[in-house]
Amino acid sequence: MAKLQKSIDKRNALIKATIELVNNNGFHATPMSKIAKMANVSPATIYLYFENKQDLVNQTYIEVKAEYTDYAFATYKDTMSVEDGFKLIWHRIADFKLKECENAMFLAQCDNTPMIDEPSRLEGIKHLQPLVELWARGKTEGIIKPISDYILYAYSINPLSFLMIIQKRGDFQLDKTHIEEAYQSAWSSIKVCN
Amino acid sequence: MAKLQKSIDKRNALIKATIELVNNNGFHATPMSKIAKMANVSPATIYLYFENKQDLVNQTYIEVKAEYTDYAFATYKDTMSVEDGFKLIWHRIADFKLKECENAMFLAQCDNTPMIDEPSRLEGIKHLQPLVELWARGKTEGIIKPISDYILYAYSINPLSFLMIIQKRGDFQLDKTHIEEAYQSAWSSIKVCN
Amino acid sequence: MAKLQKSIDKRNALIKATIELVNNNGFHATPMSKIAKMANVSPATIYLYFENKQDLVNQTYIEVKAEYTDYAFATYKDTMSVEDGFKLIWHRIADFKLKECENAMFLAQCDNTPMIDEPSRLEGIKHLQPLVELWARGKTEGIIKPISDYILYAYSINPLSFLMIIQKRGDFQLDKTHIEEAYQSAWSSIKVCN
Amino acid sequence: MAKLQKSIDKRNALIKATIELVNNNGFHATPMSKIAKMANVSPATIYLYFENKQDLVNQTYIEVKAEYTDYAFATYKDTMSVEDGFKLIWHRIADFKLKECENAMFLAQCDNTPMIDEPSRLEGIKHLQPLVELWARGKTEGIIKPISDYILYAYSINPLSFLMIIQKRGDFQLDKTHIEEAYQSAWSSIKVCN
DNA sequence: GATGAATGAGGGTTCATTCAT
DNA sequence: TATGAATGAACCCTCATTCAT
Repeated sequence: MAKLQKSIDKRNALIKATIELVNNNGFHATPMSKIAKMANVSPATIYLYFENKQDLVNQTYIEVKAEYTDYAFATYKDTMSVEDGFKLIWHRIADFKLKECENAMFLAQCDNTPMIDEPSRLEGIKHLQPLVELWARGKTEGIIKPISDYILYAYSINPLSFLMIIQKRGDFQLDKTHIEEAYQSAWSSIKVCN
Repeated sequence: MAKLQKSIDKRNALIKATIELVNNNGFHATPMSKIAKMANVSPATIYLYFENKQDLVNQTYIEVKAEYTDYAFATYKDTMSVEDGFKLIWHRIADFKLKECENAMFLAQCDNTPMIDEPSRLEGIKHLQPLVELWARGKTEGIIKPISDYILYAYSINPLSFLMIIQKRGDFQLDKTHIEEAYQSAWSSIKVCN
Repeated sequence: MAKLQKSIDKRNALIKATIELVNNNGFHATPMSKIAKMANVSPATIYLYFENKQDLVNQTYIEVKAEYTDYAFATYKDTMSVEDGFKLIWHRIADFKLKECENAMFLAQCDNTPMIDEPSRLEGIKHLQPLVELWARGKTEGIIKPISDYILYAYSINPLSFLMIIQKRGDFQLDKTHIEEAYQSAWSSIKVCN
Repeated sequence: MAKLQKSIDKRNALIKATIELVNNNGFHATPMSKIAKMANVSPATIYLYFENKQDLVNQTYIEVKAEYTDYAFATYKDTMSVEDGFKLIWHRIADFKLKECENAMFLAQCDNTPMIDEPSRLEGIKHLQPLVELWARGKTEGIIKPISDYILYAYSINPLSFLMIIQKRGDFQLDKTHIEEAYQSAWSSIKVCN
């Protein structure tokens, strides 16, 4: 029990170190030795938990992605109205991206570079299903524009990644009003105009 | 003269090779030797044109960014109406991102990773001035939402980067209709609702 | 008792695994962890039975060498005539080398590389005493050439190692006729010509 | 010219270092760094001349093997009688094995371990053709025993490897008389008895 | 200006061995 | 006795950069 816990702790420490270092330096500029040092283990120990560097990053990605989507949909129920549902999910996502900054940055970097291998990327995508279903419902009800999910995503969800990045970089600080403005823009871009 | 041209050719070949290789492999997985080989030059020759690898990428970034903004604003005139001006600029940007795919991908990768150093990034940003001025005019005229330029950018321009990436990745192919839908979303997200 | 047997079993399993793995990969390409796995033991357990990797291989060598010479001389009696005695021993050796292929290969690899340390090598050699004595008798009786035992060994016994290796490698398959031809060559090379 | 020569010198130094170190320590116990140091180059330089460690050893093997067979057959002419031809080749081989000790040891180690890859081994074998042809002629003329070349080789040529190894190890020193005795044994083992 | 050979520093990974349990 | 987790040292190899030509 104590032993198992220690193992889990080490694995978590490694994942945490990976996120922080990759965020600051990028995948290839992050040596295994530094990850090990930050996680307070020997470099060789990493290989007890992960097959190699690629596997370490893949697993980190999948884990963080799951955390992200779990958070996003935690309080959502498909009995909600389309607008209420979207509002809820959107705000949860915004919350995650702006508060769990490290994790969200990591996901953004993974999604924008050839860092993660294809299987892991696909693994990460399928978690967004509830949002896709909500949109489908919204299209049927004539509330959401009848256009590709990719475009809906690009305009309603993805901008949060950009805002997170510039906030992380220190260029811009989002307060509650900004969030509300952003939500209005997101909703405007996908809702059917009356 | 012929000599100067040969020099320029080499520099261009190096920049082109850098873009292609960094797009496909990322910054750190792109060795100078490969860049040299693809540009048909000796590795040592790179150092006649650039100080080091970081400088090569920085300069490439600045150059491509300039090309991008030049294209974006080439036909824009500040005598246009706000809506016409935005429509024009947006479509030029869309054009560039979806047709000059390699260049746009490179910019996206630079903007989403700690690959470019701060001074070069700032250098790249300032070219967007005309758009910022257009938005300022739009806000005065009550046509554009009175919110931060960062949010305006996040919702009206940045989504194109996302669409470009997934198109490059082969997940989605944008035709003219999609572009029009995207534009409607972009415009909806920043225009003042009547 | 049962406990002692279990210990012996483990030791034997380790020795067997060592032989097989070293045969196929060589000494340095055989990790202790693989030996442990093949013997169904923990890596740490090896160190209960052997001091270190070198000791494991040394002991394996000595053990297999003893098995080899035991087999070679099992039915030999020094009352036999020189020719009968040599014929018997030679065929026993041939038998061992061609049938107990794994063991013989292991010995050959040890004898041809700097894998075994000197003391163990000497330990292994002294078991050939009966053959040396037979030759001494043969020389006295004028049946065996009066030349160095090293040369006698090189021409009458060592060739079997070569034949074993190429058979193991699949280049050549020895049947009964080949064995007889080989024996004739061996005997011709050391007997005094009439 | 001077440059080319320097390249060749380096390559030769690397091959020489490889032979010496592999002889003394075996393939896997010979680090590239030591080879580099002995050849007075940086470890990285090795990779300008060889693809990797395996390639370095393969090429060394092929080169030494060629040297060996070149020497063996240098003065042989197929107009010689079978016995004269064999005597000549045998003595040339003996010469090489006992005087070019380092090279011969290296070949022996390569031939007795899974150190060289299959293609290189085959490359090395084909050089023995003249000896095979001599034996064919000898069989036709009824001078050489009508048995497999593998057995002829095992008894007439291979014993020299054994004698070389024990001489290298310091156990036994061969003088002219020993060589002559060895030759007699070799010839006795393959010639047809009258 | 242009090069290809050369390299030191460092990266990912493996492995013989140890130690707490 | 037996273990599996842990590790430091070392290995092979790569690469940004330099230098003699």
